[in-house]
Amino acid sequence: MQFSKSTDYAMHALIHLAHSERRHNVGIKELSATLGVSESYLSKIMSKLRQDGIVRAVPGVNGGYELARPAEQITFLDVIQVIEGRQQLFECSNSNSRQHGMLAEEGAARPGKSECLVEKVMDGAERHLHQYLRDHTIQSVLDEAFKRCGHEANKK
Amino acid sequence: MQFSKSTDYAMHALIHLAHSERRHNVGIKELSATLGVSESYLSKIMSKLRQDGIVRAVPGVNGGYELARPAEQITFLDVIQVIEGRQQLFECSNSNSRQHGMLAEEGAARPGKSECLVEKVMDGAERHLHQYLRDHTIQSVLDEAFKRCGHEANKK
DNA sequence: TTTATCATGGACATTGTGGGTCTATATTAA
DNA sequence: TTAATATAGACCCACAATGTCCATGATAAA
Repeated sequence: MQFSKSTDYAMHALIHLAHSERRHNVGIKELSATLGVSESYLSKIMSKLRQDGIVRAVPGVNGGYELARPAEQITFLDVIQVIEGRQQLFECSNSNSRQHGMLAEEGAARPGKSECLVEKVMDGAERHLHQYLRDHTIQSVLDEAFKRCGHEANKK
Repeated sequence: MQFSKSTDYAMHALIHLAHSERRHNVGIKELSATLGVSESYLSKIMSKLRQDGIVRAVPGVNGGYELARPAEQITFLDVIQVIEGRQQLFECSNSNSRQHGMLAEEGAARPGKSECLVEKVMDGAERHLHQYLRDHTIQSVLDEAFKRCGHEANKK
């Protein structure tokens, strides 16, 4: 259970875009050189981000990528869901086994779907995780970086 | 990014053990039949749980598995870490790229390790997740199941 | 002591997916 | 028109998840 490298690449690419916002569109060459990832692979990731409306892309000379909306409106959750997909973290593969019957045995005779209690806990965990990831944005990382720089400067 | 089926199996196996605690040791046959998973595969999972001190196993006639400690002392996190491993959820593969230099560029000249700010956020997320998973135990699932049964009974 | 019952560990097969490259094609600015 | 750029698709490889099978070892009951 780990986040993929693609998520890592996507996050850093977006941070770079946010940081170069004012200047110009950022081409795949520049991104690739900055992150140390091949152009081929990185462009796959950027395409995904475009398809989901996180970035815009313009082809042709002086083309490249830019954020499709302000950096404070791009959350960690947004990015992760684009790259990792939106399946739930945990799915009980056990729905019709005897296990769930066991857990509800005295309750009996209820015809409706019996929900898996393990899944219920895990879904709770996932909701918490999502909330945390919604509270952190590309912009919040930039702010943190600037704050750190300022701190460094003050110390000097 | 999903939890493996093995984690699912492990959770349900432990719940079954907790539920049958008073009676006798539970053999792999019974577990296998209850969960609908092959004995071969399930025994691999049970071995892992034993190696990490979650369950005890006794071979021989009338042998089988039992919880190695009370169900309220076996957390979701315990089980997940046994099955999924203990690597962190997110690792920045980018430590010496130009990206991190960029983020600290005005701060400059600090020789020490520059921590990845993306990783920092993700580590925070992981800590939250872990805390949630520590707060839920095998016993808490059983309690929930019993509560549900009682509720059903009252309605009748 | 023997034997039936149980768990363990290793070897192996299969499949899917993450991670990655390469090439052809479409689009745009100069 | 041409050079620069993104896009889409065809491939590739390595590795992990999932699973089976078999030999071995430990144990209690007979």
